[in-house]
Amino acid sequence: MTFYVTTPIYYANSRLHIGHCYSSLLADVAARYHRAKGEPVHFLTGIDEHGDKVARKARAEGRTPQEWVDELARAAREVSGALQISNDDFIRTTEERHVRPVQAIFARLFAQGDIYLDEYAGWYCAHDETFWPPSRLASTDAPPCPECGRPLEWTREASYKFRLSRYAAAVERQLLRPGFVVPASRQNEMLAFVRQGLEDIAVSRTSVDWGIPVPFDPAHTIYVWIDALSNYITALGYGSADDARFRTFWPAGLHVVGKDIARFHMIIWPALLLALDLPLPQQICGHGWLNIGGEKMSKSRGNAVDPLPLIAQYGVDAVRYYLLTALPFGLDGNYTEAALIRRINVDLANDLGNLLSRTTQLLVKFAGGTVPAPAATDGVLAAAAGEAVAALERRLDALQVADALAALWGLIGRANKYIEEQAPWVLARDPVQADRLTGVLYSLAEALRVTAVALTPFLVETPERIYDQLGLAPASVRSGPWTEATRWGRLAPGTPVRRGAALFPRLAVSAEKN
RNA sequence: CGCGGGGUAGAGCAGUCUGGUAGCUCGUCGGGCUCAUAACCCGGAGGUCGAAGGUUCAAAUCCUUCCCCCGCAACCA
Repeated sequence: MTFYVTTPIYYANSRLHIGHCYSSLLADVAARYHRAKGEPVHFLTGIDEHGDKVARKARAEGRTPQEWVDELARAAREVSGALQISNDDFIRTTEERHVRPVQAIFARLFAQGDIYLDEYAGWYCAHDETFWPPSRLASTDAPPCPECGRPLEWTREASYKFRLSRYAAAVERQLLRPGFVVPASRQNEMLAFVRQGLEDIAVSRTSVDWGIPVPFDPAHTIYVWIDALSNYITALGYGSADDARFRTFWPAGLHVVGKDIARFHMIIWPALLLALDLPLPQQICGHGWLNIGGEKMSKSRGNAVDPLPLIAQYGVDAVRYYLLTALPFGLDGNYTEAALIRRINVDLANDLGNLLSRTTQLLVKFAGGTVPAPAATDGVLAAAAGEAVAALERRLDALQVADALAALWGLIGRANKYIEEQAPWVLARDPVQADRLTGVLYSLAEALRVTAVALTPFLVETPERIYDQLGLAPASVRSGPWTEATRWGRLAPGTPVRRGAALFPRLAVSAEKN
């Protein structure tokens, strides 16, 4: 059983903001989780470099399109690196390995009659070089451009079209498959859309140069649908001499996309795959947006939040944790720096960091600085850990990352309470309670070890730091797949504790950031 | 009557399918503890569950009507 997971290929007309990062993180958590379970995983991300907007943006920046996308690719990789996204590959749509198969796909669809030459007509702004859909226009009679206000012209352009209409029924059947589209609300949205009927879509442009030429008609450039969506298979070598990876990993286990591009992935992409006679992805997740002040985050609004300074200031795991918990499953969330700081202080510092701090100190004071052999345990934390891991798995299987983390924090909360209930400092005064004391201390250390293992899909530095303070070589706690590593009782007695710096120091809350 | 999502304590959410004392996190107030990162544990206050009507012994939950917010409405990744 292999697992292929993808992020969207981000559009190369601006740098990535934390909304893009959410998509990448969701995919990254899925990738790390499946790897931990011992499955062969392939994780793809990348950028979409073609299109008129990219070309115009490059011109505005005084660059050639290629120079511009080279820079954007570098920037995107920098963000992925800073977030420690564990992708195995990074595709750029200008790469030869993508261009050739896309042309082959286009030619094949044309040859089998799924693509035909027609024309595209609509209201066109010569200044912005953009067709505007009716929904964006104030009127249907000589409307002004929504962007620049200049009068629009009704324009016709020769265009190849894909027979999307032919696949409406087949796509609807796929959409009905439980789990194909999550969350369920998104599935309903897509079904409603398909049921009003599908029109054929334009898949080429003559007015755009920066893109892949139609192989048998170079006056046309292949438009975004076939170019961008195909990246998920071209990156695996589909249509090339070496398609071993494609045969191993397709169909994808999961495509992660934002709700803005959900329809393209949940309707057009399945139709294209059906036309190519290829199996469909197992699951497509259309998550919500990370808004800012209730508004969509975007470069053009000037409210986009750059992840790099945040990571530099707060650390990669704090940013990862915050973003992963910022969106309720399927809904939008709201970004504020105050909320980020609150999550760091409350969840990471007070709950988790402080639990480690007090546990290691208890071990130092009352167990000579080593994990004791558990003479007797009451099983309280063992049971809590088992439940927490089970709940976490259930929710992670459903991609509910925020809920999965909440389940794990249930264990952390239980452990903090357990210290209070057991009061080891009281037990330590009474020699008769010595066995009970060792049981309590062992339980706490082991609960933290299980927590660290369970955090590995989500956080990248924290698990190691917890192992380190518990005196564990990583191999000794991870010497097996997920199910082994999360099992209670693997912590070997006698390991020396190394009390270290606070995992997450509390941050001063500055008034202006409220 | 275009389609969909949402309106539950100061904030963010669960509960609605399968009616039965309104719950969680944060914040706030008070208490406890001293192992700990002024952290942790316990308790309190705070909600006529958007509005009105209906069904029922009983409605956040079912039915009807209405109001408000947010998306989508196809070539915006």
